[in-house]
Amino acid sequence: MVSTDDFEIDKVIHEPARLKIMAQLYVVEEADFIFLMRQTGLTWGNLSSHMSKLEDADYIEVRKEFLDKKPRTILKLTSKGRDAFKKYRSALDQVFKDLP
Amino acid sequence: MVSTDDFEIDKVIHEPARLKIMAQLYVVEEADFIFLMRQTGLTWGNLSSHMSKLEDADYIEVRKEFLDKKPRTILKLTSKGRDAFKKYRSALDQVFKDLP
DNA sequence: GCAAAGTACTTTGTAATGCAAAGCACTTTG
DNA sequence: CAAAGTGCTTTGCATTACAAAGTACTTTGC
Repeated sequence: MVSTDDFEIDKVIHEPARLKIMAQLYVVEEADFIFLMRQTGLTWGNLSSHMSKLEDADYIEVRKEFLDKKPRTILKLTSKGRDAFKKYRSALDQVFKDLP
Repeated sequence: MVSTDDFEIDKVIHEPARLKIMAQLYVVEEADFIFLMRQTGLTWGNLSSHMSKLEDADYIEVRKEFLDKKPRTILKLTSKGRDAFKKYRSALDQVFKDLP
């Protein structure tokens, strides 16, 4: 049976910037803003807005704390985010599955 | 060594609609407009505009011929398109590579 | 035999991103 | 104590994706 809905690509994760963020968080469990900036190569503004999108989707949890009087923002995948990432991954696998 | 530029995601291919088109063409070599519409679930307009984008990028070749007096549009991957698809695929593999 | 319906698209408009630059609320340093 | 630095958030613009309308035919019904 052939259906076009076999692979539904999650647009929230699909954006390269957010994909990188999600992939990072998927391995390290928790990461701060600065670390993610370095890993993803994003600017302040970009990371901040993508962060908001991921937060709106409940894919990440954002915790703000002070370290030495400086603000520090820590990101963490939610279980929903973790599931969505897995699902996204297998959706992509579907696309590539039968290719030589 | 860690670099953020290890995986450059090709935006032309990255769009789900176009990814599906490219994946289809990657296996069947040639396909007509109607067939692709069914396979991808896209509307006339969507398929047409994505087709133009892929053509602008030289990723596909579009041939128009008449069959029983009806117009028929046939799409085919160029070698550039084929290479780009392979590259895109390995770029994505990079993202997922080290994940559990 | 001619109008209405169908086929095979292309073009146009609009609403939703993504990115960078500017702004904000601090703290630290000379 | 003013100027510079840190850690972000918000704003604005330029791109884009999708759908709806438009185009150029051919086929079918009356």
